[in-house]
Amino acid sequence: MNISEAARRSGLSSKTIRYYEDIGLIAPAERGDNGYRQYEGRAIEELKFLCRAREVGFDLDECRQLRDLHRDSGRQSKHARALVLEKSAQLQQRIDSLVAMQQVLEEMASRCHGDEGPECAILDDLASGEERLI
Amino acid sequence: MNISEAARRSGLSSKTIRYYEDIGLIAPAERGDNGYRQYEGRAIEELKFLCRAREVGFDLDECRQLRDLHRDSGRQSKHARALVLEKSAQLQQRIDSLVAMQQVLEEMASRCHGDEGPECAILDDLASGEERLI
DNA sequence: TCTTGACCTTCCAGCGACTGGAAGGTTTAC
DNA sequence: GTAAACCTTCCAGTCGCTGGAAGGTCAAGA
Repeated sequence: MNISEAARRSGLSSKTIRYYEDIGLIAPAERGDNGYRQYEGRAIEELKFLCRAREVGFDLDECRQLRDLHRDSGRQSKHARALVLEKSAQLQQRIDSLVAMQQVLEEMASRCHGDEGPECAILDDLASGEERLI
Repeated sequence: MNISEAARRSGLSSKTIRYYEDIGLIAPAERGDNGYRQYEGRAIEELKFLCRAREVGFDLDECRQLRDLHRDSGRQSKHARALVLEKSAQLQQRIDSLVAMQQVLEEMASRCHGDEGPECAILDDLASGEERLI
């Protein structure tokens, strides 16, 4: 199967698959007589694996570690678990930060008339020298 | 005051201040006889304004719009309010997505023994062809 | 057979928002 | 005198792709 079909089945784009090959995240694909990349079962599974790992927030270096664990029959599941828990904690931090930002925005919006006049609590807030909580 | 003191007072880094000048987000700073950038009251306030706008999630283009509104005495507060509400909605989307990712991770971790053995629900999950919710 | 369009290839540039570092000038303190 | 701590400009790198150019290949229809 050609790259665009592999893309469709894995959830990645053709560009992304070539990129992953470039950076060594996946093995160089087999090539047909015409030089086109060819994919089948095993390779598609690896692509799906990477797509899913990316979807839940792992960066490419972490994907590489997960891929290595996946390939290693002598692995220890605690290593995968540690990666997942660390990533979860990172996501929690990011979520907390975004929630705090959003609360500030909502509070600003609630105090702004939002009319045709120039008086604006939002711009005043941004311009004020008050210490912020975030 | 030199750039590092301006950085300290505004919350930005010296590098970032020079970068903002490069891209025209702030006016070129005055220069002393030695060629050093000089900052005082007005300029520091602009830097603080930008730092705060960045802190609550606005990108540089949006910061530019907010800065323009801030400078414009004939502005209409509804424009600032619209920017804030749109950004808040964007943050909400991002938060929802991160929360969904985190839930998947937590669920994976809860089913993984996390021991010295190779059997691992996390790697199985990532490798499985099941459709995901996210 | 010709042509059209949809594939595929490689390679290079760009995104956003900085950050690091080199190479060199200036100031300050001892 | 000299060392440390500033400052300057400029260029390259980060991350994870994505867009686009320039060109080769393939399948279907007139």
